[in-house]
Amino acid sequence: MTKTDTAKNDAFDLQDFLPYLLNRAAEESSLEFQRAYKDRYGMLRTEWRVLFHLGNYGEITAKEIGERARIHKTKISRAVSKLELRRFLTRTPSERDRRVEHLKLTPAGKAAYRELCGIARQYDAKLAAMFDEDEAALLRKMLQKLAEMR
Amino acid sequence: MTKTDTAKNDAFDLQDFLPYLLNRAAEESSLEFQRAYKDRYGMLRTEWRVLFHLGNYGEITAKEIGERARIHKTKISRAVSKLELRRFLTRTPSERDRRVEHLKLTPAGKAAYRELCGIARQYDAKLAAMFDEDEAALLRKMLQKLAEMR
DNA sequence: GGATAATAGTTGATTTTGTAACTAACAAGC
DNA sequence: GCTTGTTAGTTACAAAATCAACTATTATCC
Repeated sequence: MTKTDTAKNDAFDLQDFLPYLLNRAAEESSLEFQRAYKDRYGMLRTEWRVLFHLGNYGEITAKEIGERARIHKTKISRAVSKLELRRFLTRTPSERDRRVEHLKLTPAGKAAYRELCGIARQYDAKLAAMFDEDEAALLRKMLQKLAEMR
Repeated sequence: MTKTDTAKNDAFDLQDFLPYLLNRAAEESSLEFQRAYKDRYGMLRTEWRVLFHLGNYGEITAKEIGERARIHKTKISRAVSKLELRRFLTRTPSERDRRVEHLKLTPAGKAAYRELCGIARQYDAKLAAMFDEDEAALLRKMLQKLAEMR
């Protein structure tokens, strides 16, 4: 379809707008992987993110997860509760500061993490294979930069 | 922070996982622009997407917007209703098929579109300036490919 | 050391999204 | 032409995200 007057005037193409492209690519690329944790474990995105952070970084607090992944504390709080219910993690109140809780994966949590890691690695490889190796590396670098800005 | 046993075993780094990176970059890069349409017009993301599609492609149906932007029809339906309430668009039932409605921006809708376009173009330039010109072009191409996969 | 501010995390109310069922109109096969 | 299936769009209900207010604890500073 050709563009109309309103568009020609300022030559703006939605299909080139970076935030739009990033959102579309993110949604699209999340879909397939989402099925893995949703169908298998009934997990939500925030939950696997918390799970992955714990698996990746070991014992850590809710606040630290929120800072790293830029997730709001209420979302984390609810995700942690659900993961605790499913016996995927345990909380230990900190000795030094009783407001803080240290979170840690249980063996079941680690098992889930490992399985999802495998699926994630495979899926990531599949996505990366859409590009040349050096292009994919550059893509990761640029996305990291965009994710870290502010 | 160093990685723990669970992570070392299978060398999976969350910070390199493409769907995670894409989501983080998308969220981060949307924030500033989101303020523009939220604060100025009280719009939600789906609403400006519909607005932009109408501004970009002219008269079009709800279904076509949904296909192009991969937005579910219920979301579109609600966004169209809100944009209509704000008098940013009008609906005209199709002559040939009375199930279909042709959507069109009003002058007010076009004005909002134009203003947001300006902001968008500026913001896009700012994002693109984080990279070399050819890198930014490659980024757009890769994102388009990821958005179109399936 | 006692008032004030700040921080970690939770809870509740409101808004937004997602899912499924629905209406109205058209299309196809017989 | 009438049953069966499909499509565009809406609506109702359930699930989830957002925002504000809250508790409990620690830090600050006079």
